[in-house]
Formats: sequence, C-alpha cells, structure tokens
Amino acid sequence: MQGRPTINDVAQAAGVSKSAVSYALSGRGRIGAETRERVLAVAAELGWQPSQQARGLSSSRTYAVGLVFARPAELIGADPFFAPFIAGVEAELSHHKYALLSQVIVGGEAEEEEGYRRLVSGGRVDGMILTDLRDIDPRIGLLRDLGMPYVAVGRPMQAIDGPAVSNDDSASVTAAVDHLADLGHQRIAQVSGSRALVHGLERERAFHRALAARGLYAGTVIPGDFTGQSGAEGMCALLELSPRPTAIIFANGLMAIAGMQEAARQGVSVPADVSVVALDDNPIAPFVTPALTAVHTDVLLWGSLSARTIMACIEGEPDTADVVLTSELVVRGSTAPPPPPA
Amino acid sequence: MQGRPTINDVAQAAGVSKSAVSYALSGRGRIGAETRERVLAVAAELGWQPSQQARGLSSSRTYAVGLVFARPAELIGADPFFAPFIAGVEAELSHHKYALLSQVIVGGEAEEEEGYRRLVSGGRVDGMILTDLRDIDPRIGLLRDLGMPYVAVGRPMQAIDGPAVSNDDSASVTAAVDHLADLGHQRIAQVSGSRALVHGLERERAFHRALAARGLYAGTVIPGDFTGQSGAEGMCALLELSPRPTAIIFANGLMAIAGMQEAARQGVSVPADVSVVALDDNPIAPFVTPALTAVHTDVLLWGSLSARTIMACIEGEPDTADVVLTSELVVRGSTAPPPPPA
DNA sequence: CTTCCGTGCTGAACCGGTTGTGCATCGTGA
DNA sequence: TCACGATGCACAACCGGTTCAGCACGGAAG
Repeated sequence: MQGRPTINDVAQAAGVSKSAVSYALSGRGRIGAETRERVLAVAAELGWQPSQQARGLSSSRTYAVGLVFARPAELIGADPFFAPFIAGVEAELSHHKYALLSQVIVGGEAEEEEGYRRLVSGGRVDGMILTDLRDIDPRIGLLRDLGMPYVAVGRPMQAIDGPAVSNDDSASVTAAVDHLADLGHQRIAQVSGSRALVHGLERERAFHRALAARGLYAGTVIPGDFTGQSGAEGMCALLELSPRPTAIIFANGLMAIAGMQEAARQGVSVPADVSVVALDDNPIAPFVTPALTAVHTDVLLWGSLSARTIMACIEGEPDTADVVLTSELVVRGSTAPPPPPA
Repeated sequence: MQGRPTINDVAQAAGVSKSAVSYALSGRGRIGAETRERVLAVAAELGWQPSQQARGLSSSRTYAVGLVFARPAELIGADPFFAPFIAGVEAELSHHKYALLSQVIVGGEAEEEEGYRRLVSGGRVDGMILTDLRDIDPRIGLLRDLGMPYVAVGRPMQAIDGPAVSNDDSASVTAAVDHLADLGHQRIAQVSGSRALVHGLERERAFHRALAARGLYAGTVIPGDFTGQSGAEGMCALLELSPRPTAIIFANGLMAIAGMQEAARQGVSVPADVSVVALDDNPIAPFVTPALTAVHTDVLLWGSLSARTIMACIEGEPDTADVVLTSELVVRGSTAPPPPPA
C-alpha cells in the first residue's frame, strides 16, 4: 500500500473483488448501485488513478499518439508552426485521456525514419501524426505495413488512402497573389521552401495558377530552404533580374525578413521599390521594419483537428472526410503599390 | 502470430521457454551460449521488439520522462527555447530507450498544474523535467509527495533538494553589461521578463551587481512579460526618462526587436542613439535591422544535459551535482558606443 | 560409488488492469 | 410450490514481459 494505490487496494478497502471494482469504475458490467457508490467513494478517497500501463496491456492500446518533427538546426528555434501545432494536438488529446509522444529531430531524413521506428516498434503509440510529407513518402508505406493508424498533416498529392488534415495552401498563395495584383503588381516572384515537401510543390503550382487567373506572366520561382540565408540569397537573385519583380512571396517569415534586410543593404526600399509577403505568420512579423505582411493560419486549430482525426481513426470510426483549413492574409507594412515604371 | 511478435512467439520458434528467451535477451540469467545465439537469431528474424508496456508493468517503470511547457498564446510561436530544448532532451533520451511525454499548454498556471497531474497520476512517466520555475513553486512539493524524481531547469533560488540544470543567468547579464560598459555606456537599463520566474529575479539581481562592479549607477528596470507589445512599451518608457539611458538589455529577442521598432518610430536610432542587447538568441536576430546583439545559449546541450540528469535520478544514482551552462555574447549591429553627451 | 555443487533450463507467480464464465440469490409467473 | 430468468458479484484467465524457485544433468572431489 505504499506508492500509488492499485485496483486491489480499492477492492480490499471496499470489501469486494477487484473485478467488481473494475466494473464499478468502468460502468460496463452488471453491478449494484449501492456497491458502485461505495467503490467510487473508496477509490476517490484513496486517490486511485488507473495505471495506463496495465490498462494498455490488456486492451492492447497505449492511449498515446506519436508525432515526429524533423528540422535542420537553423530552423528549429524559429519555426512558428512547431510549438502551436503541438499545443493544439495536446489540448485535444488530453481531453480524451490520450498522451502525446513527440520526437523532435535535428537533422535529416535518416534520423527521422529512425524516430518513427522507435516510437512505433516499441509499441508505445496507437497512432501517428505525419508532418512534412514528402512527395513520395516512405513513412506511409511503413505505417500501413505495420497496421498503425496515421493522419497526414497536409494532403499528399497522390491519392493516399488515409485521412489528411491540411491547410489550403493553394488558397493562401492565391490570397497573396490577389492582394499584390490588386495593388497593381504585374511582376510577382516567389522564393519557395523545400520542393521535396508536398506543400512546396502545391504552393508553386498554385502560384502559377493564381498568376494566370489574374492574367499575369509566369513569375520567377527561386528555390529556397526556409533558412534566413537562403531568403537573402533569393532576394539577391531576384534583384538582379531585369525587369526586376516588384513583389516577392516568401515561403516563410524567416526568409522574408532576411530578404528584406538584404534589400535594404542594397538600397532597395521595402515596400516602395519591392513588396514582400510571407506565407506563414510569426509573432515577430508585426515588429520588424517594415512590419511583414503575412498569411496567417490558425495552427492551434490545425493541431487540435489533427488530434481529433487520429483519435477517430484509432477508435475505428469510418473514414473521416479530409479536413481543410483556410488561412487569412494579414496586411501590414511590407506591401504597397509598385513603383511607377522608370 | 498476427500483429507484433511477442516473446512467446520467439520462445516457440526457438523451441525454448519464454523465460529462457527473456534471459537470453537481457543477458541477466544463466543461459548457454549456444541457446542465446539461437534465441537472438530467431528474435531478429521475427523482428521482435519488446513491448514497453509489458516491460513497464512488471518493472513498475515506464521508460518515459514528462515535460510540461506553459506559454501564453502570443509567445508560443516565437520562443527560441522551446523547440531546441525538447530536441536536446529527446536526442539524449532516445539513446537510452526512454521516450518523452511532453505537454505544451497555452495558458496559465492552473492548466499547467493540471498538465502535471495528468502525466504523473496516470503513471505514465518515471520522472519529470520542470521548466519555468517560479519563486515558490508548488510543483516541487507535489512531485516530492508523489515520490516522483524531477530535475529543475534553472536553479531555484531557495536551496531546493533535488538536482538542477541551469544556465548561468548571472554570467549572461554580466557579459551584456560588460560589453556595454566597455563601449563606454554609463546609463544602462533593463526590460525584464516575468519577475515571477526565478530566472527573472536572478537576472535582475545580477544586473545590479554587474553595474556596481563597473562602478555604474543603478539602472532602471522596466518590468515586461516577454511579449513584443511589452518590449515596445518598455522602450517607450525608457526613452521618456531624463537623462535617457544609452543602452537597454531586453529579457528576450522578441521584446528587443519590438523595442527597436518603437525606437525607430520615435526617430531614435539604434545603435547610434541607444544600444540594444537581448538575453536570448533567435534565428531571426541576425536578419533584423540592425542585427541584434544577443546572448547565445546552447539550448540543445541544455536539453540533453537535463535529460541525462533526470535519467540518472531515475536510475537512483547518488545526487548528481548541479550542472551549470554558460552563455556567450554574440555581438552584432545593435550595440555601439553611446552618443556623445549633448 | 556416492556426495556435492554449478550449469542450463523450465514452470509459475507477478505487475495492474479487463473481461468471460459461473455460482448464489432473489423475484416472478405458472 | 417449483422452474426459470435476471441480478450481483467472485473467480480465473489473459495481455507480454521479468524474475524467483526448483529440477535434471554433468563433472569433480572425497
């Protein structure tokens, strides 16, 4: 009776068998009202809490969900997606007695796969949330082979069976392009993130579609890698073009801010000479100069919807429909009408 | 034999009892070399992995560590500590077959305590890592009552029994003050973070000690709350002082960047009129204008040392000594000699 | 040839829950 | 009055590991 009380302690204190206690607490078996009351009272008095370990062993469930994040070291501290997404996931999970086993990995794909194996093969989780989907992603096959439920964060391009909770990247890009086109911009360029990730590809396609829809010429796309360094390089490359683009859409805020600094260094004024938009929002964005116009996504909500979906999969509910979030453009100071033609 | 193979499957395939398999795999019992080889081969062939659930049940261990983070919504996306710390913890834990159960909470102290209860009372973890220690922190008593090992991240001021892995905040502040004093500053102010957190108090004391050591007058301390908003307000308040401070130390990068923007808005130039230093570093810091001078801490290392310490506590090793990290000042563009007296 | 000990393995109990089966007991209807 | 079903609970098996006690066997010592 030292340490946490067990179901046996409760049974003994209440003068019943441990199965009676289990029935009383779960409400599943046939149990007398009076006995149930007594058991509940005793359990509360002893401060009994079920051991998730033991419960999991008999039900072959862990009541835990796994999540692996992989980021290069330069990005791990600046990513405005990571923390609120986890927070959203956990808020939802904890309401349903699930825990989150997360694994954050600094490094590349090899370590990431290893992270998956670790969580899955130890039998620690009932399901996985997959982020940063790549075009052809080995994890999907891996999890399907293992019979492990999963939910994709961001819809894969190929029709992958299994549910996805995604942001409408296409709408985000379109909103950015429309905003710039409304201001009068005709030459809009993009500095993309990793093209290996599905949302990178999706954004690039959406970019060209949105330009075409406004009757604008195909814009230049400079590949980036989400780091500040590559943002500055992207800006540099675009400023050398002739004719120079008058507006640039960056895949994330860090690249956009670094790009703006590079522009300033070259004597190019934002937004007078060139407008800048970022495709994610960041708490720092309002405070840089000029304040950064950005597409804002409710990442907390995204996380909680992902959690809800993976729990539904685990409970074996019929395929839930894909969930699609939409983002919202927040106009700040980094966008303005283009400079008059020289 | 569907689903994951169990130890019974291995035993049957190898033609031995399941206890023999357990001994062979753990290397603890008396087992013949030939039998051990055969069991290991069969286990590898079947792809057997031990179930952490079952293992935990008999050893009354979970092989998991808990970590609760609580942040206001405005900070959750901008905190450069959160993600690399988790990454460091997990890198270390995963090498030792431990998993991390993290819980990120958007909100206040009440939800935070609830988060602790959830992880601890379900018997899901063997130990806890405590961050954001407050001056008198209820969690320490809670965990001690439960007999749950813990490690404090940041040394509590009172001599709390139990190990701590802390950054030498005092040295960070001193480095910042010395740098500014070396440049010739005489009126140095500070915009602090939450004073309820122990490192807030520690930094404030260290600030006054460092100033005194350089023979400078006591500097003004404006209380902040780590948000950009409060950074701007702090800058505003300090610029109204007469005589105006010539250098300001902000508790974090977000406040510093917001403060610099506010200064620019008022026509005050950084660093010509006022120098700015942040007490944490951020991947964005090099890319704002002017680039932000900051105290850089190896947060990844901090995390892995914390993980190592909590594992040592769980394994019952004699009290490990406190670990203290030191930070390093990274001088960028936001600090310069003070303006000549008017 | 017996005694004794070390080796190598098996059987069983146990961790803390869940769940199926079975045995009293009671109330009801014929 | 007896058969019968429903109710309320106890017993035991099981999930997948760990670990203790004990048995059979072999070699060495007396």
